[in-house]
Amino acid sequence: MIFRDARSCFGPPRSRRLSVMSEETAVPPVEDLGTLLRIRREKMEQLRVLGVDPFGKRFETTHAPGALRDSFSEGKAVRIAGRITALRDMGKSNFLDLSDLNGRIQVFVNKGAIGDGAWEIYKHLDIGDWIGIAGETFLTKTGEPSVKALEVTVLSKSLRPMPSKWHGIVDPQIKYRQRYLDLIANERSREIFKKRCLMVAEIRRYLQERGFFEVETPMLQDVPGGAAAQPFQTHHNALGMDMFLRIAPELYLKRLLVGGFEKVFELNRSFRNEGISRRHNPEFTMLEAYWAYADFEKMADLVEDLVCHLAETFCGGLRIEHRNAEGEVTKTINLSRPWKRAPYRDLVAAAAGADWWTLDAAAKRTRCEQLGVEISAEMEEYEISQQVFEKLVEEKTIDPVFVTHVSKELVPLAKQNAADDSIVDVYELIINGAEISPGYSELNDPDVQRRRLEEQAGEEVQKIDEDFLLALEYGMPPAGGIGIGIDRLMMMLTGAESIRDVVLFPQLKRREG
RNA sequence: GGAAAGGUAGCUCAGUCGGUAGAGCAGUUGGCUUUUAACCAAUUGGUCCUGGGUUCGAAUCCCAGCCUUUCCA
Repeated sequence: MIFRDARSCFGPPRSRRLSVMSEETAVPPVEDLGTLLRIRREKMEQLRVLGVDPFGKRFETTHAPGALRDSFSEGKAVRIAGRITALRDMGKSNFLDLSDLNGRIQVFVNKGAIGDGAWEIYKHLDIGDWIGIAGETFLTKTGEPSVKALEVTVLSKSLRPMPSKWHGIVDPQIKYRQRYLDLIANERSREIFKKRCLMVAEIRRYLQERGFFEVETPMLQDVPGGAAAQPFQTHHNALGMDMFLRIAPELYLKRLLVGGFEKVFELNRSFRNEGISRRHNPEFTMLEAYWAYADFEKMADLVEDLVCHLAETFCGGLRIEHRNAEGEVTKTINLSRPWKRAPYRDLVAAAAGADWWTLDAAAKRTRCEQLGVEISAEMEEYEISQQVFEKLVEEKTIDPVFVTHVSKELVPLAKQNAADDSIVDVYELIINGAEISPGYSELNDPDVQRRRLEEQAGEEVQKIDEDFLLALEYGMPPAGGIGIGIDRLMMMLTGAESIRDVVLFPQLKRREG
């Protein structure tokens, strides 16, 4: 009975689906297509005439193309599958490159070896088609590891031409709107996204190994909390209520601390309805982890260890080199431990003058003018300092720095410092000029938490998550918490200049027409 | 939201002073049974982002719009 409504998973009701399918299967009139497309469709039809299904079926393999080339030995019977990425036609002998995500291997196709019937089918293949090869490994006279084809199986006909074989795809519109073409054409993109998959899996494994439970909390929320950001609004029809996509999972993860989950994490999407830039995508991936009885310094140790572990495992060490299109090193990030830890106020004072924190608001404004830091008239005093921090400290920080003890106004969910209640026990980890990870000693006093949220919310009282405050009244253990911006971490570790280069399908404007 | 740069063949890009729309690769045809950016010969392919305007004539100059990138907010 669980699957009673499963039909909804597969799309609209049946009658409508049929009409949709008939539209999908309708072949566009050939004369409306360009020559390149028409010729490929004709080859597809000719394959059918020869009794071959151009879209294939299950094919058992013994090896993968890239792996076979990496650990090659002669005289082995193999079955491999992949996409044709290059074709060198010598008449009755052809050489083609068969590729997978990890590499390529050369296939030698000879008319005499596969027979006239198979050769006739083979002649209808193009770069971009998926094929299976049964054959035997050998070295050519130039020493190239190769597979001599004995059987060729058509797995899928490609009806459109592939991108340039050595320039790849550079048009950002194609790169981002048709990521599959970017992945086909650009090895660098393949490597970045493979690395991202492996690193995300390793982050999960790392935390699970240390006793953290991965949980899933609501992305559809009644009150969007846990951060200061504009949410996406939506509506639940059956409940007749407006809802929001979460801007952070924090308040739900803390409910789990109340419920007795002492080590939890969530690694998934949050959504912020704000500007799109080199560093911002409206949906982004964040890790949040909470550890009962820990504090922000213990969390800093954890993050430092985790990031170094990822760098050593996947980036060849703790020196991360960023390169430009020409392959020249433009920046080197040194992750050597221990990472610097310094109070926010010391760093601001070092950048803006030792007397910064003794200045009044007017004097701070004057100093900003002298330092070339732009500020607006309506900024509060703590916001002026924050602006100085962002422009003169954050943007100039390449190697990791844990910035500790920021002003309490900036972080309403963190515990105030025991000795100075104007600051909070937190860190902001800065690497590569960007905030990678915040960490707190979590505020667990329900009354203080209410005041701090009310101060932040101002008149917008409806923004306060009463159910979260109720949960705190039942008792939340003291805990350390972290967030890690996974996309920005990936940029730092892979050398990507834009978040769009580490997000498979970044948000772009809808193309009209 | 503001500023700058860009949009030309399937891909990567030229296009001079406003005067017939170009190259490489891909494709097609022919040749070639060990090539690997294969090679040789021939050849097809264009909404020059869109819409106005100036002009005898616009890819090119002007205006508006769309999309992208970068910087700023």
